[in-house]
Amino acid sequence: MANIIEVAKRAGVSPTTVSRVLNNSSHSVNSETRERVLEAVKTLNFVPNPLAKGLLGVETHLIGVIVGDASDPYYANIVKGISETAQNEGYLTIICNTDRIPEIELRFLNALLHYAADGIVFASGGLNLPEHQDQVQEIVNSFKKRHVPVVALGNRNLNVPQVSIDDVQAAQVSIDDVQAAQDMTEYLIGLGHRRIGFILGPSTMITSQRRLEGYQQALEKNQIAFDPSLVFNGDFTFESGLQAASHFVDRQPPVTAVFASNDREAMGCLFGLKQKGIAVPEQMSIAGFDDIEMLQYVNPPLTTVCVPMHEIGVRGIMQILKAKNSKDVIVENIRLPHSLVIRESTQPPPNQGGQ
Amino acid sequence: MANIIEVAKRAGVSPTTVSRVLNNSSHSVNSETRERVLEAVKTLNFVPNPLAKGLLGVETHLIGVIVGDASDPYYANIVKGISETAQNEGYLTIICNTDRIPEIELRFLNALLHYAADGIVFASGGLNLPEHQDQVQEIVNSFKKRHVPVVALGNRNLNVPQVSIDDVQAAQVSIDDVQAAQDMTEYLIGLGHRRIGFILGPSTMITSQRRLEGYQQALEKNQIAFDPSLVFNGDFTFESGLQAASHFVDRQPPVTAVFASNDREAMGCLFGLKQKGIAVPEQMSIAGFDDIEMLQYVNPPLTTVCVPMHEIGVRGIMQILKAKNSKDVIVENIRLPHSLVIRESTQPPPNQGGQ
DNA sequence: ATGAAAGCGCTAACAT
DNA sequence: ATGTTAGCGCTTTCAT
Repeated sequence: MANIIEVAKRAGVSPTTVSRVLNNSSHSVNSETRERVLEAVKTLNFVPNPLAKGLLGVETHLIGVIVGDASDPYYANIVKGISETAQNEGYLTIICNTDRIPEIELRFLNALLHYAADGIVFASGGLNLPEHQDQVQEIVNSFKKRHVPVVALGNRNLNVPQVSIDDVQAAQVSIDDVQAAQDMTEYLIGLGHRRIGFILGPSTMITSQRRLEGYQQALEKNQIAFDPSLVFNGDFTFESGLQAASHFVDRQPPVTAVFASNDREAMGCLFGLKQKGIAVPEQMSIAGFDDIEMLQYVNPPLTTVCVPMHEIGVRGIMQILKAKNSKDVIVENIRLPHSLVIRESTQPPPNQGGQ
Repeated sequence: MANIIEVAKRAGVSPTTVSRVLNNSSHSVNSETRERVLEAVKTLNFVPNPLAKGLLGVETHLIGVIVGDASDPYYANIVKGISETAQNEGYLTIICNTDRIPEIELRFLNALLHYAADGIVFASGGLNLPEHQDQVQEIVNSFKKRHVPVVALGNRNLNVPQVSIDDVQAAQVSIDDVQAAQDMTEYLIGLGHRRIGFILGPSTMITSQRRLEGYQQALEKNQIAFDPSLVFNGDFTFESGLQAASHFVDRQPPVTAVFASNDREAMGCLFGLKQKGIAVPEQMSIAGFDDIEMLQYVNPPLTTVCVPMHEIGVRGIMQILKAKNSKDVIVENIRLPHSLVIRESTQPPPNQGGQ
């Protein structure tokens, strides 16, 4: 691999000149010289070593994306929005899959810090682990000191108000989870449901709590007593939805609808119910959350909350770019609109009036 | 961020000593000194700069994974196998999503080259573009020169025999696509189908051609004439499957089964058929390829070829690790076994005997 | 308009 | 057992 010195020699100039040509430096360089340099670059197939650049604190045009599980369609969509947009702007995004393991997240963050990433996107919802959070906070601080923009997608606990003036803040892009969960719950209540099961997300995630909150608020608003036995502790997986189905079936008084915190849980519940011979939506309604693509293709197509995942990714990366350009620390909180997607998995309860 | 010099000062030693302690160098260092260094490292929260290390050609414990579309469940599963295994071995994998754009792939490859990745995994099937292939080949050569192991998953055209002694070779891990496609086609033929539609994958991918080959061989073996009008040019997307459905419906003589090159096409076809009121499998059978998880949950559950995606990822990364340890260039071709998963989307044609 | 030299953080070769 | 020095490839002063 050629280095800048070889290029310089071949062009009969100094490395400095090569550097100037390649970085469109403000220093003017003779157009003839420039030609020779460019030619040498081409023939030697020279690509500047970003490692060396990074060591000097120069832009790397690399953006790190931290994600818990990139194979989860939810994140996959967000990540797609991120990479597409970044690419259009000339940035390369490297996806760091933490498998939701705090230690791995930290390792990646450290790597990105040292590799002089030009920006960091937390695509995963935050892990709600105080000690870990502190460590992340610290690294984010380091980024901040280097003026590397950080943005958190979904509801990540990065910009909790702190006392210190060194307060770490990150721009956020998310939907209003509480409101969205409330909307869906109210829709179900409006349909006539009174006994509505809720499948919770993993307790370590902030989003889970928010969605539960919305569910509770809707009940309260409609004077329906909150029954803790109707909340099943899921973990955003298909399997937990399957288990939830067992939990909700044959309850007395009967549960007539289930609201899952994400679509995979909803799908699991749907299949669990089917296995038990419960007709959806005739005997029980099911609603999900996120609106991943495949929901349309199951039978019946699932009602869900549409989260603009792709858009979240796009706006996230735009925040990074904006921050880079303005050279300011931007701490903007963007709330994107959500909507209900009513499909065939929800209808009024079997015997109108409930109970 | 602390650097090695600060640590050295604080411990009252030279940077070299710090380096030796941190890298478990064979150089012996006084256990007392070691303690002091370790303490300084801890208090200063020192993490060695991998950029600087990389510049010196030292191991980075970073492995680059090149993938066309990480949100595709097929790749997602492979990538998962890769990251899990790599993590257990102390390696960090960075996912480079090319969106199947050759230029992006090249950019990533260059970045990885310079960032001194310790290994490269091509998780995508190869792009069959000669000029691009040459450029990739060249970069792979550079990796080889640096003794950075490269492995290609699926059927990537990286180790085409070449004349030069500098012959670029990469280990491969894949299934036998030709045989697998042949197996499925023969299964359909065995069921009594004679007019079997085939949905092709994108023409730029080698895997597509292989699977078509298998389909053709099965026909030939069973003395069924190959009818080009029964091959629909898909591109591995749901939409192309949808279009294929329109293509195959109402043909004379009727098509009684469709074999899609991947599961998403199969799903698209299934839904297209449903929309047109064609019963699956009663009027038409459908078979897919890959065995992505969601196939089980559609109605009817789809028959498909099971590709051990996770295992492919695991074995791929193991090749990398093996090559690193043996310090040899390993060019092993691993063929993993496939199998047919018979579900409910296939059955004998409506009027036995066909035609 | 161009170049020489210093230095980013680290490690390996070479002292001591 | 420990330290000194040089240098990885690049950019950035500071000359010329």
